Amino acid sequence: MPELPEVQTVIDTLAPHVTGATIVGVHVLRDDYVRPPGAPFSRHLIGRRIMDLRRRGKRILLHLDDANRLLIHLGMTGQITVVRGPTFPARHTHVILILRQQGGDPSTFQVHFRDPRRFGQLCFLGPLDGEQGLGPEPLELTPRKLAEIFKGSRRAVKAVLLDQSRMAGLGNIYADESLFAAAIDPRTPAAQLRAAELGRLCRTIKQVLRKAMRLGGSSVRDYVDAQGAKGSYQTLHKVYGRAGLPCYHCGTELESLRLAGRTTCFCPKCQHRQRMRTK
DNA sequence: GTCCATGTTCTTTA
DNA sequence: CTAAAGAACATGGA
Repeated sequence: MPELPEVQTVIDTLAPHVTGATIVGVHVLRDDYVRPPGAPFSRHLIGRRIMDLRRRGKRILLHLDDANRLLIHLGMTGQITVVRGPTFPARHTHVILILRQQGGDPSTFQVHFRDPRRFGQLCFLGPLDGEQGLGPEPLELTPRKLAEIFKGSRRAVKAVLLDQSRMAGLGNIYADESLFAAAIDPRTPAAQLRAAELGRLCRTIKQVLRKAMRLGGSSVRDYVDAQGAKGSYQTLHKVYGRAGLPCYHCGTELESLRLAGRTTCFCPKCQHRQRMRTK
């Protein structure tokens, strides 16, 4: 569920509630969903105050007042929701934080981490633990950076866009949508893209992500933000999930194929690969 | 029962 | 050696 726009939306809707709050309780309902597993995880968090929330790629980083951090991966189906009042946790809720805001309201509230498929994880990071191995942020892209990312790669451009070590934040939805908007065939070997195409792709990646963030992300299945609200960018998808339907631009039937293990939807006409330059 | 799913990582194959 | 493909993880929905 979470690509960059969804992760950023979760942060934006969560931050007003938890920033400045103190963690007064931690319920780990499933030991192997947290790192380190079980009780040691809770001990690290109890009593800490949440200072800041940040995003790096698809990851959420919760900065604590002791310079340690809590790293949150939402995996494929992770949800973080703010819950007030007595509420029985929904099925597949693995961790609950009990929080209290400083000052005013002395009552506690809860943050529930739910993840049916359990591809996500909550990981406590000490000061020496960095998140290395992530490529640059898509929103800070330049055509030059994109050329560097693609340099020497004969892999399909779509596969490179999904590779978090090359660029951190795009997933299957936004890779397909960005490539369509840039009129680039997803199978094109990355290093073969010409300057004009790099320029277009750089622009469409940022446009697509920004628009998706404005609309609160894509709720294709069960994605919701921290207040339980769905996003609406799915209504603007041009190709994702539309194989077999007519292209909005030219009417041609959209096709799907498998790239990097993921279903890839594209318009064979709008995204027709240019004839290779003769060398 | 079958296939597919917004992700990542490890293993196998070429 | 590198890169690409495949499998694995776990659950639910069509």
